[in-house]
Amino acid sequence: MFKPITIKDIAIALDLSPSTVSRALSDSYEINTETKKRVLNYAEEHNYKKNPIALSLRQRRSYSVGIIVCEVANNFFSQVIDGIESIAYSKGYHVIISQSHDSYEREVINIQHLANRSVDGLLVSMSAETKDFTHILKLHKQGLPIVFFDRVISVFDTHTVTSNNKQGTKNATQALIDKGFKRIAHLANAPHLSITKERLDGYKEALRDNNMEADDSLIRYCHHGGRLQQEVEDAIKYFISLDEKPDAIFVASDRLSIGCLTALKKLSPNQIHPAVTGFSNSDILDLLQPGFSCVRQPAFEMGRVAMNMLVQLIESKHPVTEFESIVLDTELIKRK
Amino acid sequence: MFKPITIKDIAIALDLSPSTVSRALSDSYEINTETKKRVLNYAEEHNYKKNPIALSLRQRRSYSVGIIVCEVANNFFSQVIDGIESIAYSKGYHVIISQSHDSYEREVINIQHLANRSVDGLLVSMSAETKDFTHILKLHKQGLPIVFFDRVISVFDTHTVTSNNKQGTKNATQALIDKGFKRIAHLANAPHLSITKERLDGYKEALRDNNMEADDSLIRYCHHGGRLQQEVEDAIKYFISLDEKPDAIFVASDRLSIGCLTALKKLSPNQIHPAVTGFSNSDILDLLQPGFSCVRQPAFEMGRVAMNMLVQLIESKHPVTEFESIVLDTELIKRK
DNA sequence: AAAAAGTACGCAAACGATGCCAATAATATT
DNA sequence: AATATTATTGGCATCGTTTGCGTACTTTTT
Repeated sequence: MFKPITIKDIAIALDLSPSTVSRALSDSYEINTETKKRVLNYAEEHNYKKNPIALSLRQRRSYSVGIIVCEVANNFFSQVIDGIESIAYSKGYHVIISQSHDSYEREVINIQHLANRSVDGLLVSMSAETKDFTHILKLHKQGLPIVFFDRVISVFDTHTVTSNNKQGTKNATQALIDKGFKRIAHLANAPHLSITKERLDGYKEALRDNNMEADDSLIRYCHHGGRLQQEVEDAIKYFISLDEKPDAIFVASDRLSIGCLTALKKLSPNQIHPAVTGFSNSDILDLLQPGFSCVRQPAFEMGRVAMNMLVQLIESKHPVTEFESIVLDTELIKRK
Repeated sequence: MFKPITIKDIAIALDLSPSTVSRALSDSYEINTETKKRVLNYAEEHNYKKNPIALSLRQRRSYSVGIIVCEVANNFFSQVIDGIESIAYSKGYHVIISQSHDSYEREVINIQHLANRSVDGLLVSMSAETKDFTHILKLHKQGLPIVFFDRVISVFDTHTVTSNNKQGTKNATQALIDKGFKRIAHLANAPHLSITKERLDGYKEALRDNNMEADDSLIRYCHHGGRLQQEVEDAIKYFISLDEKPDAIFVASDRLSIGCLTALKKLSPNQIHPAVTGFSNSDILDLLQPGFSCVRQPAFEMGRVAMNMLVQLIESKHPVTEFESIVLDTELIKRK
């Protein structure tokens, strides 16, 4: 039904061989200028486009890369994607976006799907639920270029881009301390994520620097990354139920920030809440009444860096053995 | 570098012909059970996967569909995408997401990109800036299956899914009238979008039903869909500057809702705002202090319906000439 | 005038998988 | 015993494109 014009069609129409047409289209020097013109004109007129699938098969390159993130409906990730796309388009790559919804199974399926030779490389941010990495390791061993961003793992060496999560959290926690808060809770993401550990480290270091002791009862994890609102609510409920309630909460991720504020509103609608600060790249939180200070990550830039790294891996003639880990600084946006 | 095992490799290893291996893998009845087992085992052991690119070339089917939306960082669209994916996966299709960012040029480029025989069909929601439809029309004429959702056009006949925009707006406007608001402004999207017209119709009909006259000075358009915060701000500024200021604003889209609230906060931070109601599928707006009532669209369902329609078009043996236009009901969520 | 070089093109083999058409051997039918 | 049928496999062309090699033909060089 949908049958676009091919090189052969042009060849027949112009009484040439397919090879000549192909070479004319790629502006080869061994084709007569006159012939080139005829081919180019005909191609133009009939809206000829190279079949990317045939090209992929021939060149064993698809000029497309896969992204896997937990979800696109998250400002941080959608900004990263925009950054990735900006580089991708300029370098002639296609971008295929895939969502894990923070589920291990979905991540495995999607990565497999992308991998079977239909992408030239992968940009990965791990799902919150993933504890086993063999599916990714296998692809890496097969030689598929992979770059990790944001939520990285270290089961093998490759390029990575992250925010300076530790410093960002440290600064934000310090800001809360400076404002006089004494009991600062930390609402964390799934415990095995890199970002969780780094952010927790920053939090603890800030406390230590101020001779405040880290109290484990003030730290709660969300094992599904806040995907289940119940787990966030449980954590908040727990904080509120404490004898020595926290007077501030640091929320360690974008999605959790929203979940946390929702839970607070639901659980203590008329009470005075603890102050809330956290990681977020969402503009909407600006709108919230209790001016929500936040740690902002350079998401767009992270996408650009990651994609540049991936292109370097893909287009490298020789196997790459030296890898870079770029860490980007965060920004503390103070409000109210 | 990254060289997966092929059917030929298996054939050589097992001293068979490629065709036999192919048939064994697809469980053909004419292959000996013993041979099948040998092939299947070898394939399993060596992690053989069919090369989808070769398959696409051969079958002239890619088993992937393209989505084009203005942006994924919008709850409505990300929910639609989730709906699309749910059907796509169950039917063995891949989904390629592409963003127009409400730009005409970007839409043209991305659609072209998707179309060149690398997708079997297209799910399209028009960009706000697009006034010329020849790029889509051309593809349709070439026989590429296309389904429109949400922001539809009628330059040619095909399946469409939309919300009942008129009724939804009418109900929401009626609710504002019932609350006693007298001057209800309407902040609209780009004027040539289908949703803009339909929503405006609902608004006007509600006014008419209540013997209130529609005042054109209470209607403002955002030609870039709110992508430029300035245009939203200008509209709000205009409303505020009126001698007879509106006491309520109906906002006709998700992105505009956020823009509108942001602008209101900026422009009259301490004043009492007009009441705001509008289309939105965002949970975050729950968190806003002035309880934000909204028209919610069945986004997930819309995605499911759209994808089912597309699959029907793709897999139909004969050219489809009878088309459906499904309209889904919206829900009015009242708050405060 | 013969050899060398240059110009412009065609042939055929890939890339990986499939499916039609034989081909062979083994078994069944009359 | 001759023929028909079945079971199992291989050969080849094909999808659309690229590319190494070969081949006419023309032009230049000595």
